Amino acid sequence: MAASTQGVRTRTASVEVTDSLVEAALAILEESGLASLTVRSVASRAGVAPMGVYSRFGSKDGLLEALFVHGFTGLETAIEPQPSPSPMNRLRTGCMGYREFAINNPQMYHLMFEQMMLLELSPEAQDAAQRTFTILIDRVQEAINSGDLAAGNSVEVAQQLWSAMHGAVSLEIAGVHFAHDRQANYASMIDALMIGLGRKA
Amino acid sequence: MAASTQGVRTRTASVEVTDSLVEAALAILEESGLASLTVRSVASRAGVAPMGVYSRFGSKDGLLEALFVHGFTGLETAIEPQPSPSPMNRLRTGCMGYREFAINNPQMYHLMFEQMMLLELSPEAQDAAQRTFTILIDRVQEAINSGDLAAGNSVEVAQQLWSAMHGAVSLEIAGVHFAHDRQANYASMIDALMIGLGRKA
DNA sequence: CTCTCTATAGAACGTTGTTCTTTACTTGTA
DNA sequence: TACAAGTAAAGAACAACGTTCTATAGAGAG
Repeated sequence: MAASTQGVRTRTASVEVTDSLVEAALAILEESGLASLTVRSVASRAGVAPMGVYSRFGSKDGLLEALFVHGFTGLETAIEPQPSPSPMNRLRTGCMGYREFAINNPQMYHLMFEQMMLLELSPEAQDAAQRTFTILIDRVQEAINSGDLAAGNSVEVAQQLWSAMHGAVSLEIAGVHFAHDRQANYASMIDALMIGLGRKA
Repeated sequence: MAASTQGVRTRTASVEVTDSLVEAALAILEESGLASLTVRSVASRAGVAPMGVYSRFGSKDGLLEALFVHGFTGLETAIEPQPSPSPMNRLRTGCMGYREFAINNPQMYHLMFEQMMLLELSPEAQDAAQRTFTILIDRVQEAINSGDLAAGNSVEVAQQLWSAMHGAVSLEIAGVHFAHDRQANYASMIDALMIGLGRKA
């Protein structure tokens, strides 16, 4: 900041620069939104020159990908509830956790799925997303094994559940919601879908 | 184009400029995606100066809002099937039409819901979106009246249906789909939700 | 202490959305 | 038909963006 007196360049540590850039980006994202997340603003907040972003992440997209991974790590823990005697209850709790994460981190949630849409992600980033989806598949498989859900392909059922959850929170974040109690309406949707999926063929 | 000889400015008609700007924007959106949709590229394709966009639409966002309305008009016709003896069949056909529109116009669909997320829309644009949602509500109410869906608030049920549809096509457009037959998996989700919503309380 | 090399700070470049200025065209009036 | 006045568009210009370039500050080896 005030360390640069006329023409005298100061040099920043180096070890924690990567982390501080990510932290600065997270703070700006939450406080001011994706539009304010510029290379200059992030670098400035982290106390380094814009070039630092390119040394560490290659490009702005590289930085966004780091945020993407960070976000999916958070989502992963949000949908992974404590083990429960009832597989169905555990699955349902995970679904509610999904919504909570999205509502509590709307900017991050938006960024995560915007990245999925626009960028072709690195294998590392794809893994992070895949890992989250795998958890959902496992919970579905448990519910199928216990007989609470009808026998079927757990991947396809998980995809349907994810679709419903993603659509609901996306519309809610976008401000497109016409139900009085949004959380209750979300729960009703999940329940209805579970009931329909529980029907034996 | 070649009408401008050194320093001689030609002036474009005026009446059809607004329409030609929208058409140029739609063409660029479909051909090259949202990232290529710049004020300069649209104006250039329409054969006018960038200033034309600001005279007609006020800003780039104004132009995007015109595309938004255009998109929802298309979605509206896509989800409004022929009258059918069975309200349930009519509702289901509309849901399939929703996916078809999104899959056939992925860039437009993305733009529509991106606008909803980022901009505060004009009353006219809000009306266009509201009109589409109202159609869905009407179909749900018909199915409730016929007894195919359980008695309940048609707005809340429509919101749940819309959530599931939006999430499914959003993930599919984003390339996040793990089902073999995507259309069949979409239909299965709709059916499961319908079954769950059909259960009497 | 000196030399070399790496990594960074700050300037610079092309493109974006937007605004400004100049000018060509239209229009209302004799 | 001639002319004055107003309007709207063309093209240059501006701020901010992502990115790249360049010169240099600082660390480490001898």
